[in-house]
Amino acid sequence: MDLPSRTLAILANLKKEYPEAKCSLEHGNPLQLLVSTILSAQCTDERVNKVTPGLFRKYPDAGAFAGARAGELEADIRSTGFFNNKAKSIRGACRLIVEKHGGQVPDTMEELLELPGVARKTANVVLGNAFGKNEGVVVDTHVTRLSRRMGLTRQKSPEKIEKALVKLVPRADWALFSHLLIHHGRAVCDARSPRCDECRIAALCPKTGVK
DNA sequence: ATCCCGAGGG
DNA sequence: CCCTCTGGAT
Repeated sequence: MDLPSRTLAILANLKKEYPEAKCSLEHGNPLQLLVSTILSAQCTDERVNKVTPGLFRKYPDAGAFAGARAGELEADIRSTGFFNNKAKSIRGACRLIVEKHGGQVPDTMEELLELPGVARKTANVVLGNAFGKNEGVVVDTHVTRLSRRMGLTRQKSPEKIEKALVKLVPRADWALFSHLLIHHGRAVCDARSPRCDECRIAALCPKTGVK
């Protein structure tokens, strides 16, 4: 089976395997999704989900985050790690959202990428999950690892991986595809110990021994 | 010691 | 391409 066919087969099987796949970082609220996604860098979603309820009560809108006192936002998100970078990103992004976008998270790739701390990964998550747009494939650590393990691409940089995957998957499924890969990565094909014996798509995986 | 649903800077 | 930023779980 050639690569495009195999990729479509993987997608079809993942759809069947995880019919109700929901990212725990998903929100209807674009700002909360944006902040959650920034917090998720090098951090499990369990820990993100532990701080976000209180965080969104304390900072209900972009203005509140933008006006957070020095050190206070940092302390509020400390447990998610990289808190200095993340606080700077959240504050800076929310300032621009208030000043340029009237307090509403923008819904275009170009405008999202202008926000400090937002690159393609975060922008794709917001566009796909908050605004229902298929602007691209979300490339996070799971997608990176799985696309390598499954032999979908040997590229290493996120941009090249996204370009490769975008060519293999129909545009209508871009957001869903990355979503399913991430779900599968967390469920059975994780970094430490991939449980290939429990994997329903093992037959579609080259298992080249690549880690 | 290694990894976690990244981004920015050199 | 590389490096740094950070706490928490395993």
